Amino acid sequence: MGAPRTARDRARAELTAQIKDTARRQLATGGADRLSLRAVARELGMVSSAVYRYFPSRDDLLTALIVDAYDALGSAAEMAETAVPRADRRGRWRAVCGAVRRWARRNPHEYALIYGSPVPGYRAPADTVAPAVRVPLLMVAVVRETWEDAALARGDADRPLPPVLAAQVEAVTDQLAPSLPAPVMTRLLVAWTQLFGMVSFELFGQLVGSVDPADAFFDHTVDEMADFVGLPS
Amino acid sequence: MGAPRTARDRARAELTAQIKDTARRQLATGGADRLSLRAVARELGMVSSAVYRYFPSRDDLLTALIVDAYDALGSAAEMAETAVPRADRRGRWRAVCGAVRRWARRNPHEYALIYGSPVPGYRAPADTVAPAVRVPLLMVAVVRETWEDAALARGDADRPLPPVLAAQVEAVTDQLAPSLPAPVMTRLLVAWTQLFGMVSFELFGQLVGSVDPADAFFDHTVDEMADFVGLPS
DNA sequence: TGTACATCAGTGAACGCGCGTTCACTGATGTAC
DNA sequence: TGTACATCAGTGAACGCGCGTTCACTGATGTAC
Repeated sequence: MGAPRTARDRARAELTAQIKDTARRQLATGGADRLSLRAVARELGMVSSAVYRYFPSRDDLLTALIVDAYDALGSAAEMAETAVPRADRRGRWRAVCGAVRRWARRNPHEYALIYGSPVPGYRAPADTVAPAVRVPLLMVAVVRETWEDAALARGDADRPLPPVLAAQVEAVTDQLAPSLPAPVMTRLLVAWTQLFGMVSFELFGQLVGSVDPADAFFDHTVDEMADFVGLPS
Repeated sequence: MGAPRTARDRARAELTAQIKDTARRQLATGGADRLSLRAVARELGMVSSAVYRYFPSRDDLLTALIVDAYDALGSAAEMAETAVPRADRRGRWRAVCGAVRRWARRNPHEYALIYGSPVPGYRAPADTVAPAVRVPLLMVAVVRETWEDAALARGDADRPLPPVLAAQVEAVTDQLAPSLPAPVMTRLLVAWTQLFGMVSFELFGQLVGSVDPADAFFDHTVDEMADFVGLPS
């Protein structure tokens, strides 16, 4: 990136941002699949071919939006988590989960872009991995610290992991939290899928007719999951 | 419906099915959003306007596919569940969950159609509610029977439900399993979101780099959820 | 059993629309000397 | 500080494509008497 030096650089940075903003806004009316370079250009009052000076193709624009979405979600979760006293592990856990849901509800189309059905014909490049891992990293950190203090309920006692799963989980552990026992990381993976499963169900309308609005159900389940991973009350 | 009486009726029923089959196959290359009446007609060797004799609009075709998908998933789960001895509650639980995952993996685009991000601009009619509830009904049945036998671990002891949640859950209970205690039904709702959260994460590529292939993780978590809802081993 | 009429399936042309991407171009901005 | 050249942003026209839906029509199938 680097600070823009010339007027040209500044103009370019600003227009790039404006194109992404406009595209983001247009996601709301049609989803990723209907995102159109021409429509973006039109709204910005420029000719469609001019957008190609900023993004070589529609897919590159999509990739930029995806990376931005992961980063925005990650930042929101990090900010919420940072605001809670370090020692309040359950509070931090709640903060992360609540921030994910809040961000998703405020940005449903960006959420769908990253956690919904994949855009057909689009293949996400590797750049999305690092930003995508920010939320799980926060969940891991809370549990890891609790475990390091020997304050984790259930410890690592659990049903034995089948070898295949144990190997996979150990690979994840090596990446995210070396020395954390595999059973604990496994519980984290369960909680992780639970969290996003709930948020997706709410956003995609699957809870209509049962526990929608989902505030109470969500908060309750977040606490159940905190119990499940072993956070003390 | 009613049995087709005339040759015309039979031809109509068959072509309707063929149109849906073709459309289903085309979901695979583009997702719901790119499903095109013209492409379906082309593949069937008929003129695009002819399709309108069978489905008054693209959205009606989509609705038919959605209802069919819920029904196919429901049937798969019911068949798997029925094959397990009634007394083997955990076996039935595993069968339902496993069947959901298996069907989803075999029909990823139909799964995305019903559990992925909503198709923009499309609003599902009420006809989809009954078929959508078939899988949850199976999960409820297993747990309800176990509870009626007083064999449910954890009974209904649990963290107290906030009033809002209690009210919502009781409404669900009235519909699906009158007399089942609210805490039990709440745990079922958690397991339900967990199940589909996992399947969606696997199918939509979110598990790549961690527990993918997800067989071991899935089976393990299904058992954890069985514990969680209180099924005996 | 045969005829007259109504129903329906499928045709082919058309309307009006939007899309991604390429290309040769003009004119402004930046850089090297 | 001034000039010559290179870089870049944005234009406008065009290519080739596919889409959903409507409409007047022909010809086959079904129904009532």
